[in-house]
Amino acid sequence: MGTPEVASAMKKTGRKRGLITMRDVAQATGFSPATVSIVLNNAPLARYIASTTRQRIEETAKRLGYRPNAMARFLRSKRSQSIGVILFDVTDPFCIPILRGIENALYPLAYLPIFADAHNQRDRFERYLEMLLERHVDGLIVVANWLFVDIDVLADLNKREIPAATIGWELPGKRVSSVMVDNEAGGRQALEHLYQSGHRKIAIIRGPKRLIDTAPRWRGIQKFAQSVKLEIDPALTLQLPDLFDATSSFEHGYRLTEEFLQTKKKFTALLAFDDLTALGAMRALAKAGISVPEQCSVTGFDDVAVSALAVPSLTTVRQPLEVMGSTAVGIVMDAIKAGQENRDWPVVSQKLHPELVIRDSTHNT
Amino acid sequence: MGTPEVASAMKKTGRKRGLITMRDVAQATGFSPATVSIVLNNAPLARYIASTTRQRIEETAKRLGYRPNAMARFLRSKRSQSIGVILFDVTDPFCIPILRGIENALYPLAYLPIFADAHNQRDRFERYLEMLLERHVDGLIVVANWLFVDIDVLADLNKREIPAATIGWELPGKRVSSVMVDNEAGGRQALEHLYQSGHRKIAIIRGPKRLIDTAPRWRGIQKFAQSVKLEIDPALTLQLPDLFDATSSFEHGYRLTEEFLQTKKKFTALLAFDDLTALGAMRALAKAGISVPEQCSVTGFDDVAVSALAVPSLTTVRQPLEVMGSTAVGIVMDAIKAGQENRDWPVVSQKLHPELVIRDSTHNT
DNA sequence: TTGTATGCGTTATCAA
DNA sequence: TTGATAACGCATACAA
Repeated sequence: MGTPEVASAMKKTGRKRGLITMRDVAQATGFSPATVSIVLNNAPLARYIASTTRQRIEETAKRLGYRPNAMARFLRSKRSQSIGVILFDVTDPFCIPILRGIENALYPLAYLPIFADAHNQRDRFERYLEMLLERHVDGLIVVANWLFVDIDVLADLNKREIPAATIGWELPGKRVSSVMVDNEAGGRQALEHLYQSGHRKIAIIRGPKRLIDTAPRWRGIQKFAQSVKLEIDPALTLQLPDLFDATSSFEHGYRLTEEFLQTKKKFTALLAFDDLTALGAMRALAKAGISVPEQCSVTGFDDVAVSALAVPSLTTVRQPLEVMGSTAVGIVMDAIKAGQENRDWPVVSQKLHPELVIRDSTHNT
Repeated sequence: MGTPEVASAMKKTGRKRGLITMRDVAQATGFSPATVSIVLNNAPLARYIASTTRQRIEETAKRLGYRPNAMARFLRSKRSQSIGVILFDVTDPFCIPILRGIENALYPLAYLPIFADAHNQRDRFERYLEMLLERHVDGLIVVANWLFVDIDVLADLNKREIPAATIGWELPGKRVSSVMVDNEAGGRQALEHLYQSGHRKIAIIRGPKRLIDTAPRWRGIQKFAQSVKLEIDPALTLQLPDLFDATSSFEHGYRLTEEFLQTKKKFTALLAFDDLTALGAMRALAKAGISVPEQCSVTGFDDVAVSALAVPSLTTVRQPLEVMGSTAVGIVMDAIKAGQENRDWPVVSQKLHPELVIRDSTHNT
């Protein structure tokens, strides 16, 4: 029934098939495009439109299969209803819950994320940033965890063009909003758990020097150790190297644990910088015939999805990754609203609390 | 130096800060917007532009910080340089390498993926589909693995509006392009590996009935069994239920393995429907004090990222997930080109070969 | 070699 | 209660 009319509507304007515009609806109903617009958007003026008119238009729009053209709308309104999301590496399990949190917070707002994955490469990050700016995304969320991106550009952006927020990383000087976990508290929680389980000889794998999380986690560890007069043996402390890709920490967790074992120093627990490091450590321990947790407890950090599936499941310090994603969305959306109302928006730095998740990889000594 | 000029350029047109348009560049150089457009896009006519002019324009554009407005360009050209990507669930590790593959293939084409996550919900899928259509994405890639989405809409779309491809799922009747792994070959490979390792008592966890992969994998298993006269004990065959979310197969792998153990039937190997099922099985075996692979070999399917990290690492049938993503991009891009040239585009069904990856969870008996 | 004019589909302002 | 018109920023056909 509808099809012939659609065809004729399209013929009249000579447009490519499948593209019904407001004008087509206007012609089909006999009203003007302006009226159609008002009705279909339920604009304020719609109050004054005769209800018969309204019905005619709505019904016709549906019958013709009219679909608003977001491009045109965006051009007019200067809002793209899109948020650019740049991840340092999708392949890193850390990113996934964050991405989910972002998407989930955007959904009810009818915003869509435009997805960019930097592959841990600086030039790729910059290229994507440029592409997103050309698309005039309304806001920007950057999930970063490594340093070699000089994200100073973001600070500028945030001040003069579009609202931005970073997750898992922050710019010195509070010039861009950020969402982070309280790393110091987390470091403390991990060590405290091991200590309270009776461990005194604890091997520690620290994070890579240049990673922003490394120092505060270590500080949390040291502070707790001091507070209970626990001695941290330097010979049982190693540091991950500064190389990055999604599984490098697994491999290095494995290697560093082998190093620990070679020293013949006794330890009854191992505190790893993050979950993948911990899993690597667990493999090395298994290979050496050391059972976890009976002979050695292991803790991680992040509570990445795999940690719950490992055998034994991993005790870890949970980052509220999904919440971090949605929090960033909240910050950016507030800023967008401010921008629309021509107000300045604040730089906000959220620090969320980590949570100790006790599973099967730790054990009383 | 540049800033005051920027300010004045903006003042003249009264536009909001940070938005330099072609007209601004035109005014600043004294040329017309058309010339500016031709130069900055390196359009065919750029050949005829005086090189001094060209330089002036390019230099000025840079100095003013001109950035093309993709919205406007898209509206004009009717191409959004975007691909809609709908995943059934980002949280499922299966999706991640596919997403990476899609993004990676799109990057050199200056296309950007618009990200949608259906959360395994049909209404969410439909809503996202509608949003993507309104944005006039040039193409659509749907990563689906479950049935409750009646993706017949896709067939229509593909024929009349935008090129589409599915990954990991296919519509009956070849009405939409799809990229799949050869499940039958994969099922065969898994069983063949166990058989050749000497296993004869093999427990099997089949996939959920409604999942499209289930039947062909099972067929591959049966055919191989017949070919070597291996008897498959029905008492050692269980099926995953039809409930879906990212970790349900892990849990059910665990439970079904416990069921196997309760029957007291002996088996020296377990062939699981997918990797998460296998990991669940491994946990159940560990809990029962059965060591993998010494007392029981285990195989998975997919080669999801965690499988390499598990202890012991999992032998599995690898789906070339990243390649599947890039293949889908290839199909869709070809169709887009065809559409632009007003040709019809074919429906293509790619079936990629799985690859057996032997790790530590299997062992000769 | 460059400029003018027009239109992509919407929406907002103003007029009727 | 509705319609005419202009403009968003860009790219093209055509004119000069």
